[in-house]
Amino acid sequence: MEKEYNFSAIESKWQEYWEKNKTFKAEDFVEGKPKYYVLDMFPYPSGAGLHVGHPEGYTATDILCRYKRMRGFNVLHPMGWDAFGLPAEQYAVETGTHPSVTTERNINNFRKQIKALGFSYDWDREINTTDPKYYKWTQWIFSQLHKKGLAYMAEVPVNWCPALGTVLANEEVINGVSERGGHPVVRRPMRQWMLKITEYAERLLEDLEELDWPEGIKEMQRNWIGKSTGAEVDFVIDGIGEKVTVYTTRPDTLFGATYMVLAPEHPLVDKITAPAQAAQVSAYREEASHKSDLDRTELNTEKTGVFTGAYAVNPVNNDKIPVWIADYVLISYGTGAIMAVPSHDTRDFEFAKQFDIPVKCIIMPDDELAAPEVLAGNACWTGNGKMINSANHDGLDINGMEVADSKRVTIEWLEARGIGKGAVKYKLRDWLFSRQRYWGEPFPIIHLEDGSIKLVDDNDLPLTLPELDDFKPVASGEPPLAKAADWVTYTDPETGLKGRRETNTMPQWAGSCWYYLRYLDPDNNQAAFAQDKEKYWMPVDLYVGGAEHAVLHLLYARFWHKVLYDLGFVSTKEPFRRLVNQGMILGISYKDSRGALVPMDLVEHTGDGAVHKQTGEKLVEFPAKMSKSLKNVVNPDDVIKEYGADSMRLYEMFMGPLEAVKPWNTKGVEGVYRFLKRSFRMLTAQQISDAPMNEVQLRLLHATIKKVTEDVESMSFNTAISQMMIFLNEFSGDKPLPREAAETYILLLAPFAPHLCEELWSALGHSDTLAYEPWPEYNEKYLKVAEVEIMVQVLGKAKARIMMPADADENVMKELALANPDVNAAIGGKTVRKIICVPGRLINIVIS
RNA sequence: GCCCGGGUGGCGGAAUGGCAGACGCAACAGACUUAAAAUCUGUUAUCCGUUAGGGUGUGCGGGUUCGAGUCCCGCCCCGGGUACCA
Repeated sequence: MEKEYNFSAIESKWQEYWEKNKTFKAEDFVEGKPKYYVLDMFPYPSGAGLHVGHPEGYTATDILCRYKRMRGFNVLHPMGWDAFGLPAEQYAVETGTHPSVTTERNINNFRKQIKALGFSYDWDREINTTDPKYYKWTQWIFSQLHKKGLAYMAEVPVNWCPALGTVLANEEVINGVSERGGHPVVRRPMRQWMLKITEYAERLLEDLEELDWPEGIKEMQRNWIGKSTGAEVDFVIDGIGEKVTVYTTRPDTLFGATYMVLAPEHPLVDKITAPAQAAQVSAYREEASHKSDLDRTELNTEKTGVFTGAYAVNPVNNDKIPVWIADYVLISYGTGAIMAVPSHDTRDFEFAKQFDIPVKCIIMPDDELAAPEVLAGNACWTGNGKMINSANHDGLDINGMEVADSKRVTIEWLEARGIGKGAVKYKLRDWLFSRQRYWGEPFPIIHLEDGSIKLVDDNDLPLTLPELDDFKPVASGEPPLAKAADWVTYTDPETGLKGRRETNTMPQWAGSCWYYLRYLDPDNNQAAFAQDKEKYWMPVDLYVGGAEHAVLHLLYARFWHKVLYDLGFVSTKEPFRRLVNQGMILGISYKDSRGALVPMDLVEHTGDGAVHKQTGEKLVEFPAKMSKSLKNVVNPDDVIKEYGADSMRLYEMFMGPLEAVKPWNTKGVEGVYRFLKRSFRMLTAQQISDAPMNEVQLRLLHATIKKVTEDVESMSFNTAISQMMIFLNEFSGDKPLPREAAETYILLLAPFAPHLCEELWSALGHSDTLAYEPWPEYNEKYLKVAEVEIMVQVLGKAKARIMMPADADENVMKELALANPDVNAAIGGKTVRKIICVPGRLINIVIS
């Protein structure tokens, strides 16, 4: 008699229904409905398949999309594939399988896995960055950048990774090894494509203000852009007359400069080096040029450098200070030259101590304890204080000023005398945009024999990738595309000039920089996207993805978007209005008493905890990143098979706040599975009644609508689910279930567990999908109660709980409280000093 | 070092400055069952106490407040980012 919760049958039935009826197709330009564009970070379709981290963000956005549809929004929720990338290429190098074959296979697998979770995507808008119909427009955008002068070639010291046979962006190198694979990276000059992201530094920084993004992510972008304000000051080299410009953020400490440092690569080094020092200097420069980033990171404890024999004249006091070269000064930042103020800069202080250079204190520290040491030159002070040993006599009276003020005053003073000027610098560098790989977008670029560069005509795009059998880079470091001789050679039809096609390809970021725009118009063959569609849908209302994209992808995409804005192709300054980062899902892992990690297959669970299968040693459980080596990777397919997609979705939302890092626990899936099973039983086996609800039932129903609605809006899915559990616990049982409660409950649960709810909805006699049913509204009047329990505290300690009318005012509450025997006992005849009264909540009686 | 997060039962986690531990997991006890699974009911921060009841408790130390997990000051620990950026 009683039906089983057969989730597999229910889920495939409704997934087919949605697909067949195109239930979630997003229509452009719907009149009278607000639009809502929700973007998921599209995945790289790896061979390993979907990870439990993917459905976390996807479920969160899916709940919001389903909710917004019920709220009458025209929702756009698309999915696609970021499919260029290294793993497919490496697999190709090893096996000879063409990356397009691997990619297609992986995409099919990913699509199947994602569809099994029942997300309400508009699959008609699916995109794939490796599809020539897509990358045609990636190439077109590059052409636009090139025409605007934002793409250029430069011989730059790049991060060359011999193991990967390619250069990497600064962002892709972590502590001297590659982000992917962890291979060593060395510096090497190469001719490369660069994009002028630095031209947009200020706007990328400023426009962060208007974005509804997590403050931490904004801060990371600010730090990455790294704006600093200070001054450029000219020093003249004594006896040679050459001028060296230094950049400093502390022009107010100019009087404390006791030496100057040039980067080893600084162009003036040869000119100013004294003959006696030449050998030493040239040896040091040679040594520095061989240092990779890795070496420099490892050696950052000790400072090195050599004296050039030259002296510079400090323009503010005519002091002659020695000029050194040292690799702690970088040629790529500021002017490649600094004035060193050891008394008020910690790095300069270290260097001065190491080489016995004088330290001159010019700021008397505010901190009296620190002052004597700093005055004696034994310590460094970077805080506020009074200027001393400075140019008070020169009209510069900045005694007692805070650092910020004295900086401003000094800059004005320098400018008035023509010695220096205010300057702004950024850490952000131009974006190294080329890779020596096969599996990426070819540049629409031809190098002609006369040395000029020709863009492939827009009408000839896409410039498709040539077929290759061997995907290895050429030994010389030339990219694999150089092997496609026919493809590479070119003769200009107009001039007859011969040329070679660019053999570098674009980095993986290229395709992901603008994919949110292609979803708006995925089949357009005439343009990347129609402008009226862009105007209708943009900006993205909500973008959900992992925090690992905090700087790279999100900064690059914002940059391209701003370029497209300047060119008039998009109508918003920023692409992503609201951003939410999902927290990583960790696996369970075990370690033994020595702290060694134990893979899951060697762990045995016994009555009193986990033990090592072989040694029998007790193991400690702890959360750690899921990894192949720990064998603690959870496969979504297995979870779906055992508990169903609705349970998988619900569990990932119930684990905790979306942003939090949280460990996976399969037992927890069982908990939500039980909840869904009970929901199914309540709505199928329990008698549905048309009798009106009583006061208590109405209150719980409306409180649940209120809580779930508010929690979905704020993406607090875990507490929304807990409220629905409370509802279920109250309503399930033998008593008949009021129809209104049943239907409302189904609609509230539908965004979370859509398959089950569609099934229950149709079982209650509805013939249509519930996807567009109006979202339940709550009524405040049902939330009111006649009497509430008021806690009465005496000196902050709870002494009694008294039922009082909900609308009782302070006087009534006080009277009722003071009439209570327990309260009186607690007061014990002492004097009542004060009574704090919080209507509807508590009373606190202060006695003495 | 610097910049962000975070620290609450056995575990995941709840708490507009107002009864800390909602909801779930696990555990324990009971019902049903020949038995198990499934299901249902109950207990479950901790200490003292047979009970009634009382004490303690949100990383540590101070402070503000009638009242602090929540606000302020000073630390400790964990996670993430970043690093000679003048």
